[in-house]
Amino acid sequence: MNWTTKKQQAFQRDFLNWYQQNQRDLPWRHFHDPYHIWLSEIMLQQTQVHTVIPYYQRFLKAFPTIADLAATDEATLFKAWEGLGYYSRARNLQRAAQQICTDYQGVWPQTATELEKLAGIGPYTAAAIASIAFDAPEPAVDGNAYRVFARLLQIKADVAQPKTRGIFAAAIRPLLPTTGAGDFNQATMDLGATICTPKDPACLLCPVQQYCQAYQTGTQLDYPVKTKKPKPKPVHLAALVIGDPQQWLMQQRPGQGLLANLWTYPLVSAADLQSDENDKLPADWSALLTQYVAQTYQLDLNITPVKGRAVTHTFTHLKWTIDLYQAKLPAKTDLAFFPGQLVAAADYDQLAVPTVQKKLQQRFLKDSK
DNA sequence: TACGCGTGGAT
DNA sequence: TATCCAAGCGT
Repeated sequence: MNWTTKKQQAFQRDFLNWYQQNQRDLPWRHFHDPYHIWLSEIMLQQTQVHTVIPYYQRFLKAFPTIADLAATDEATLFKAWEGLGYYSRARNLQRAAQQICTDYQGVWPQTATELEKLAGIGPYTAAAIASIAFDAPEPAVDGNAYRVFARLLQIKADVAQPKTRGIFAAAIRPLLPTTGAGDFNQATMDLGATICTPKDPACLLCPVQQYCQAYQTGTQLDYPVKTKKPKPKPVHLAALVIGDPQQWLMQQRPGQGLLANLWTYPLVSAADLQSDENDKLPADWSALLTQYVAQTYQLDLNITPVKGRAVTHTFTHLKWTIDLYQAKLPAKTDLAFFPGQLVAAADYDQLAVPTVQKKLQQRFLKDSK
């Protein structure tokens, strides 16, 4: 940082004045206690404000206090998080609630270092809570901070690399006010979300334009420097809709990994159907699936394709293409070898299901008519 | 360190 | 349609 003290103070003043006049009215800004701040920060990880707001409202209604959250059962917890994604956040949220209630006797630690010991709280979230709820002078370095300060100071470090966080934290720290770092951090987020946007920044409206090195050189769009990630890997699956309109088979996914503990129709991958991945599967998997459920689940079913196009669903790292298949489930079928449950239509809404399951169900309802 | 981990909006 | 990206964390 080669700015003079005078320039730093002027920047701080202009930046914070802009925030006072232009800050967004967001639900969690009506509170200053750590529970509300923490909940919002966890939900906002890699998730847009617009998406979070209804979840935040519903979640607080279901769990008004951290003690309520610590004491709830996992099914209730996941139902409240259903559709928000990155489901380990929900599990870590409850784990941290239990840590606060038991290890800390309900009293929040106030330093970033201590906060980072809680489940699901990393360097960004620790700094955000410490500064917003406890007025600690910590820089909250998130995607907005990367973009805003990379442009402002022409920092060329690759923000995709973990070690870059420290470079930005060190650059921002001298700019923080002694008190009110929480406002400074939130000003950074608001500026990044509304003015200093990735694709088409509104530099002419920027309150700190005169300090921005990228603006002065017309290089806004060159920042932040970020190496791009690989494309999602394609995976081909079959979804088995087994049952009738009143009830059907559902499976809970394993406790670790993708969509952990959420419920879906039984999903069978190409890899499940054959040991040699070099063999090419037929377009119609019906015969293979019938054989598979006979061997694996001890179920004697007549599996047929559901007419209509496949469902596609893209995750950060995977692209699923899912063909739908269906079969009637004969009365009094022995389900001892099926690792799941026969779920009545009336109970279906009790299960926490991922968005891809909602797509599958919709497609089945439409195409099976 | 690199990768696994969801979803929906914007372009 | 394809791609990027949004208040990241855990391992």
